Amino acid sequence: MPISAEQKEELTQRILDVAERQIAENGLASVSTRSIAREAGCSGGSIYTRFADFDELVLTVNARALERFGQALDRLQENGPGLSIEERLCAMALAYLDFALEQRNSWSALFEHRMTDGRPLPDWHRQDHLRLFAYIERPLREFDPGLTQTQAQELARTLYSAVHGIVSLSIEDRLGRVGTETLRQHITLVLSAIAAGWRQTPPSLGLAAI
Amino acid sequence: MPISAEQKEELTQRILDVAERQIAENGLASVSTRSIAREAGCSGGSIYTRFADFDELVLTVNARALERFGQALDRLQENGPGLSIEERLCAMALAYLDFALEQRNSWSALFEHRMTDGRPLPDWHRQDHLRLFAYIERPLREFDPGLTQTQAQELARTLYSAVHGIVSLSIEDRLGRVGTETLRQHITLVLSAIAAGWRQTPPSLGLAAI
DNA sequence: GATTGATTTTGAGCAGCGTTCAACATCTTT
DNA sequence: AAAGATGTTGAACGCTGCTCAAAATCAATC
Repeated sequence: MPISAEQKEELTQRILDVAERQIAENGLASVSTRSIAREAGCSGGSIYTRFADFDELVLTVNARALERFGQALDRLQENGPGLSIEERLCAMALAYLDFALEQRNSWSALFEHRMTDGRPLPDWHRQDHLRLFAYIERPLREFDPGLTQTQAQELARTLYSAVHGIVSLSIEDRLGRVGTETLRQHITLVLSAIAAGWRQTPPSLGLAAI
Repeated sequence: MPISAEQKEELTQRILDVAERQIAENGLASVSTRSIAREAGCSGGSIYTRFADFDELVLTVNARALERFGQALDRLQENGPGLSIEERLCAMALAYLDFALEQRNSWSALFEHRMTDGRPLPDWHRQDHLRLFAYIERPLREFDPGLTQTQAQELARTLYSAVHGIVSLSIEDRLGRVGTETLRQHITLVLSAIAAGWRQTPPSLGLAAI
């Protein structure tokens, strides 16, 4: 009977839930294998029967956060048709800001986490992240049909990176906090400017010119 | 006689030099008080007669990196007069990319480092960082004289953040590396678009409109 | 129900970390 | 030379991720 398999899975989920809660509550830095084991009611060693190492555990929790944000983007998609391309891009960027603000610690963990030694991030996690770029890619190709698929992918990533920079440097508080309202204004200000500039000279032309 | 004072300072500098070299060579994560003490030829405890804690040591090394980048911006300033505002902004952004690429580990340490517990960054280090924004603020106020000083400061920070996002997400390799040439193109593409968009609607107007 | 065999869980222990502080060494002054 | 002040040390503390022999639990057979 597969009962034991379900019970195995049950502990796996409990570990993940505890880790997720601790990250959300007190930040990634406060989480340890011991704090998780204590709260999940298992031994420290048990964690390693479910996850290869601490990195894998954290990345799995981070994947959950990415999925949650993906759902937020899906919800946005429903109101999409009524909006201009520029408005859609702004809406996504502001949704990113909201997500980061509302789930500060979970979101921080996404970028705060570093693999032990200098191991590269596993590909499956990179994919979890990259998958979200498709949401940006679509309006971008509508905006400039002259873009090749590679160009659209790369540009989507660049746009995301720019917004991410604005959001993250503010939230991680390295340079002093910026008011939320100012942040919203600047994000729309920058994206609107980019859209206006690219309406003049589409990026596909700009890239060809360089 | 102040000889002993000089000798004290000598060890302080040796510790900083060793830490700086180790960060540059193998990354912040590989550096420990023990590895520094070993190479600097002093005991682990001695470090704490020079620095309050490990954070202060790292931040002092990071301050050196910021100063080096400041010097790079100063060198840029010399060629400034011949360039348009847009070109000056692009030049600074590309200098930022170059600095990050050439001094990858030192630059990464600037953002990789987190204070122990959740202590806030000391103000002196925040200032070290913010000081560099003046370089962006100046062309920005020339571009749009309608900006108040606060608006110019905040916009400078936002522009920096956007460029930083593009550079950092690429270099920290969370989402797969992007070719250096593509990176350069996209940075100029984004900054040019912003400049073009803002020539149409100056940010001071845009901010008033929201 | 007892016995054997396979499987899972445990927690002491290892090597590493930042940090402290009593003990020791070294210079200064008397 | 003695006493005092100052600087340096390294063992030790509590923390970390992680391992693995031993204990506990489950499964199947007699």
